[in-house]
Amino acid sequence: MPANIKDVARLAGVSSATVSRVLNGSAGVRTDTRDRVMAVVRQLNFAPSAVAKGLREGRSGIAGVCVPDISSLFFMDVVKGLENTLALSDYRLVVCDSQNQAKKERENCRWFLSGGVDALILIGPMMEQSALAELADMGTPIGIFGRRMDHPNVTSVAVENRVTAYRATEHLINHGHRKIAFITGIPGVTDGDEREAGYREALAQYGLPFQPDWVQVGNFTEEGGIRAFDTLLALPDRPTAVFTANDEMAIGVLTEARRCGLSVPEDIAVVGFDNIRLARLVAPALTSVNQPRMDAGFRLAQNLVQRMNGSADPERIVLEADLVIRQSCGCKWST
Amino acid sequence: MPANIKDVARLAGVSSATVSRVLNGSAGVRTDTRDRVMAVVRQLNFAPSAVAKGLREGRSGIAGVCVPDISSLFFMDVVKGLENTLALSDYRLVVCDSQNQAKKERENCRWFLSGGVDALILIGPMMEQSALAELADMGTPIGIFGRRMDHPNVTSVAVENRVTAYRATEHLINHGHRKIAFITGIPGVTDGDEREAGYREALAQYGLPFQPDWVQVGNFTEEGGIRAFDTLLALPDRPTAVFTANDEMAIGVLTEARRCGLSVPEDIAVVGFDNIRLARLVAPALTSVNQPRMDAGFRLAQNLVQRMNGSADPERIVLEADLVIRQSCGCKWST
DNA sequence: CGCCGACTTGAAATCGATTACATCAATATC
DNA sequence: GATATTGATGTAATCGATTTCAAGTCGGCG
Repeated sequence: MPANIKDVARLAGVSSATVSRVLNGSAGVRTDTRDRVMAVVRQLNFAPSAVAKGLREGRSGIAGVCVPDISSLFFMDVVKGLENTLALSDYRLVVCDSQNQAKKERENCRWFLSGGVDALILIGPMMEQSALAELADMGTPIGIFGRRMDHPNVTSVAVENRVTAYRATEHLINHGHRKIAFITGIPGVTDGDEREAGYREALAQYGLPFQPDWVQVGNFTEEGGIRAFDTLLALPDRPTAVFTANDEMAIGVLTEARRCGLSVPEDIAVVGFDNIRLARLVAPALTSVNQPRMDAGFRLAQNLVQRMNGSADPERIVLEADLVIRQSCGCKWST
Repeated sequence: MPANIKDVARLAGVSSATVSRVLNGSAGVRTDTRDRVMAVVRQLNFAPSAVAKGLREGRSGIAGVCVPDISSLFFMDVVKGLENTLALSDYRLVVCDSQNQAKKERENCRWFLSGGVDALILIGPMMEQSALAELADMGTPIGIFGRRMDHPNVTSVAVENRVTAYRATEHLINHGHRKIAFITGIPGVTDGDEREAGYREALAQYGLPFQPDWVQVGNFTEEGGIRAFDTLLALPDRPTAVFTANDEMAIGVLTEARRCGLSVPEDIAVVGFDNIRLARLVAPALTSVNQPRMDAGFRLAQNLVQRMNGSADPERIVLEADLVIRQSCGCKWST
């Protein structure tokens, strides 16, 4: 339906080659011809088809991003970091939502690759490692946030989950807690698994017995946190503190605790992971592990831009994370 | 870099036409040929170029969405609604972030259109009406959330801003407030303007004088809300209640009030607009106007799908919104 | 007057996939 | 045994833009 280059050529009485030259500012077009063509371009409100252009030039100027959930504040911060950096090199960022389904994620990624994106970025990928490797084999530069991957075509950025989770658990132990529960994400997603490992390690280090009942599966969502917390509450031997694999679930714990008449941190202490924007806004404000996600996006984008230039190789970047202390853990000196 | 159909054809010892037939499941290919081709397809991990396909078929199967801010919870709910509905008709949704810049929004939209999307959806558009009309003239079906527009190619969905804002203001008046401030969004964005109109109308109706100082410009962000509220606090005659054009700004008011040692709703009552997820999570929980945004996304997507089939015309949809009463307005019977 | 070079412009190939049409072989039919 | 029919496959045009190469026009200069 929209006008194409031939329409413009016909109306301006020139060939499509000339129109193309005018549009791309190539030299060697007479001024009056240029003016005549531009007049028609404006009249038709013509814009050259990015599809045809991409096909011809073999370069789209697009970086595709797959996110598991487009309404996740946490992931969107990473996207913002990517966006700002990629925009500097004139790449456009387009985002697809995988709705927390590994299948959709695979489809979106394949579609991006077949659509000729110049780079593909996966945020918190859910698909299996082998499926990921298959995508990486296709040759387009790939970036991953939130999972470490050893592949000659993948730049990955992840935080030091294990060590940081260890410290967060340690923090609760130092508050005198002996019965500390952990709410996991989706088993198999490395991020959550590593955090659980850090939690277990801290318990072991401090000689606290590991209680299988105190590890409940959430699914990184508020609802998952609520369900997992309900299970914990029903236990004969209730924990006095909960550490969750992400903030969404911690917020679930907070709201469910309020609903059950438990006060945080007096009856139950809560520590989250991610430090999303909500963490400082909820009541009580949530103590959480801060992931430098804007920075992560920046580092990832930077490396990808260089890879597209051919001026850098894939990297494996590991970032430090730190505990932001607020009210939910029971610290007196909280902000 | 990725394999193309000719590579497959060569390796399988057939023509590209046969490969295409195999890939699209067309009849009239011998079983052994089909198997041979499929073996090569799997071996090369081949996926047909969506670019070339789109160019040839004149249909991309994509709906493009432009959002002003990809980390806005409110807008993303609308996107979710769109996504679910469009997925049923096998359209893929791709999202571009305009980073609250009208210029980027225009660029993204033009790029989407030149990229051959089958439909373009603008969420809370910031660009001028004339620029919007220019896009609409290009022929691709357009959907808009959050602004009413009369154009033969635009389906728009918006809530009844004026009436609802009137009711929200009325609610504060019924609580005994006489000095009610309003924090606007970005002047020129119809949504915010209409809400302001409703606010003024309520004041007039109840015989309360309109105080220009009590209307402060925010920009739909938390920071904007904070700045506007600071200005209000510095006034010789301080308001006792604040109504904001969206929740983000209301949350700014809430945090700033806490920082200044003012308690909500005792010292200052607050009512927001949008009922984002944060509204029920902040302390005190925010009374806010609920926009049925999933439903909005659903209605918008539904009409667009029909328009793409050619089985419907553009519509102007107006939805009802209702006030969700929580704690920040000072109601005793709050949830 | 004729030739050369500079400057404009157009014709045609190209990118990767789809598809109408042509071709060819093998079988069926009289 | 010659021809019609069916089935399987290849050839080439097409989508819209870019770009190389060729061709055309014009002026200048001998």
